[in-house]
Amino acid sequence: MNNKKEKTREYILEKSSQLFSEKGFKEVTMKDICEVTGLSRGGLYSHFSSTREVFEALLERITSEDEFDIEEEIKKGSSAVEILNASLTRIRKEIEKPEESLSIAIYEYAQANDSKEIVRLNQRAEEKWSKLIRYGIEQGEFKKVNVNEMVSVILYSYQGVRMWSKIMPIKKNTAIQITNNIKNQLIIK
Amino acid sequence: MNNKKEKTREYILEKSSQLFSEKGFKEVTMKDICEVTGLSRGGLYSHFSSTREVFEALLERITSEDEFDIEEEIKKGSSAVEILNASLTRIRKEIEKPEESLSIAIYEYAQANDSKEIVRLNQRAEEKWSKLIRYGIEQGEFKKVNVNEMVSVILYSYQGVRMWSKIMPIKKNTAIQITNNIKNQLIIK
Amino acid sequence: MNNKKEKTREYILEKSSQLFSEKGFKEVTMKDICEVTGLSRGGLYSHFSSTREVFEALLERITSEDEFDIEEEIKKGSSAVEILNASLTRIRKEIEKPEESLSIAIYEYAQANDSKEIVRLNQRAEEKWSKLIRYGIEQGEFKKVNVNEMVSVILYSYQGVRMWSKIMPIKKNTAIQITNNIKNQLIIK
Amino acid sequence: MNNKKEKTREYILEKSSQLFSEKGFKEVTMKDICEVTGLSRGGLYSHFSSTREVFEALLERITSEDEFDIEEEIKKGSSAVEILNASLTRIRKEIEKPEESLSIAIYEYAQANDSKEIVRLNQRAEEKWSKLIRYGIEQGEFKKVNVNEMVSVILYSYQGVRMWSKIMPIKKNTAIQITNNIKNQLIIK
DNA sequence: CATGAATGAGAGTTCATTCAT
DNA sequence: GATGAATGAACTCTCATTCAT
Repeated sequence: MNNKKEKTREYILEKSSQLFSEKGFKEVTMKDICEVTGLSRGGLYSHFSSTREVFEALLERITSEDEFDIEEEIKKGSSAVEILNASLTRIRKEIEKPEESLSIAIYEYAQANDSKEIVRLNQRAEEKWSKLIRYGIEQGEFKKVNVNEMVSVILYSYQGVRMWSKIMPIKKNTAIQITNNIKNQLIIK
Repeated sequence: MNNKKEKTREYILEKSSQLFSEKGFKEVTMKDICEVTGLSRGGLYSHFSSTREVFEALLERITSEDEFDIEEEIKKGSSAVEILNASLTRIRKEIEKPEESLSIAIYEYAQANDSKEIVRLNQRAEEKWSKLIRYGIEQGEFKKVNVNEMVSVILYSYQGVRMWSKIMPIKKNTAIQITNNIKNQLIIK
Repeated sequence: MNNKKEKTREYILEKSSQLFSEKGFKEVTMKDICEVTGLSRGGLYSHFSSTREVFEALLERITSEDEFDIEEEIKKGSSAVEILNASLTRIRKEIEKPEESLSIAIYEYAQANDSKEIVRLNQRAEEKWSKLIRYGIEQGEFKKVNVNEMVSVILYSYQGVRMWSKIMPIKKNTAIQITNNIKNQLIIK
Repeated sequence: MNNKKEKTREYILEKSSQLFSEKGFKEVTMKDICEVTGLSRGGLYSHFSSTREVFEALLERITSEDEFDIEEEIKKGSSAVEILNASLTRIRKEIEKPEESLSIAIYEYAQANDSKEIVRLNQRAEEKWSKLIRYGIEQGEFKKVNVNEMVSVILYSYQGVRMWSKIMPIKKNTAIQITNNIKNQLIIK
């Protein structure tokens, strides 16, 4: 019945994801997780032995589910503009429901654990965006911008919005404004 | 005697600022502050009765010290480009020494306390930047950009870098790239 | 099938004997026994329902395996000196490999459970030694010592060495010295 | 008011000594010590942070209080027989009130912590007894026994009785018998 | 007033023991 | 029967907070 154990595990991740999303990483306790899952102390501990472990499992799930695959899209022959639009829309949507986002928790986790995982995630994102921009330039769809510069602006301006939107009522159109700015800097005409 | 009390207070803020900078807001305890200040439990409590209070005093000090005053500069007749350069340089310098920055702590504090102070700080920054950009446009120094859009990009891309640079070794020139991007979007020629 | 149950039982005793020998009685948990035997919780519990039960089964096995039977030897007509030598050698050998000895565990068990079994074991040993010494005196092989006194010295000096040798690197010849002392006190010439 | 802290410390040692004497080392918990002392969790922890620490402080106290000093007596010019009698009487008395003895606890502690302290204690005892016996031989009061052999018998037979008397109702005269045996082996006439 | 000993709430962790499968 | 997931009691340990000195 390995299945049962696996199911409980998934259930714990599900429920604690909500917790981490609300309270960040540092303020979640094993007791909290017991409460939201309805598990007993010992029950929870037989699956994970610290909030850190739970969170790492969660991180793994997130990064493996991965997301929109820019490289895949390039292979499929989608145009750079299409891919750009799709990518920016995905980010914007995510920002628009901050209650589901783990960004604070990821941030706190990273600070408390100097995690390499986070660095890796960031590098991967950088690479993807670089590829897309180069692809757009090659295709004649994008202006001949400084690629690294553009990637930095994209990544960090979204990070900034994403993070602050969780703790401040950010005007709805802020994300749209940033999206527009990026598009204007990139797309020809 | 009031003087002595005031001095101790300042001393506590000084020392705990380092702590908050290292560990963020949530992980600092009153005990920690006792230890770094060398004060007794009772001694510390006679000045502040929670880490929150200490942190709020710190916030107040920071926001009152305030910084470079854009409005002041406009009145002085400085050119928009000069003010822009000075402002961007100040931000970049701050990002370059993340060990002194309270950004994580401010962030954690804000999340845990849904503070209005943070919202206010943000609004003030928005207003300042709006003013500067409008001033530049009026003076014919800046391109006729969409002001709100530009302000969003500026504020959040820097926030993004500022925060992640505390937990990740961010390439030194990332901040420069963002600075350049902003200048290119704004300054004519 | 009863056979299988019996075999598992033996296997559990075997494995947990090692554990008790290393860690004493009080520090061994049912979980430990599960681990060394590879049995599941429920599996183990269907044989024994506490470490105490396991240990008592172990004790029983030890005392029934019994050892060198002094009375038997007397009947066989062995000389008192021969029996003495054999008995002392057996004890000394046991002391020389403390890693196999359950003496600590027995001691801890006895203290925690005020067991009558231990008292009985001790009485039997006393009786055996009394018989042997009286036999030796009757045979004219042993000096006319005070029997009870001699038995006490024999039993407790060995107990002392046995126990401390488990926790201290006792000089190898300590056991030999005690053996010699006893022989000198007993054997004529 | 360092005095107050010191007093509480002493009080804790006092009370926990009783506990260790009853239950040995392994079964005493910090909670138990809280209960017998009437201290709160935090209160106790500000003095000692584990049962091990408490026990070590206790050990230190015991070994420094030290005991009857054989060397001192030799210097004073007491006869070897007098010193022997006094020493054996002290041990016998101690054995007669097992409820006050820490021997089980020391033993369990030593087994769980491979303590060097215990080894040292034992060495010191060995040295003292060796000195006394040599002194007695020099003075012509003691028979020319094998010193090391005699020391082993003395130390370990008493250890054996001391330990088992805590867990078994040992006949009152066992200790006397051993004492007599030792005297007979040593004292001339 | 300052000090630091003491309190007590609450988080972490481990196991004996049970019980649905 | 055997299995191992889950329960819950009992410990360990850490701090915010109080209060006698």
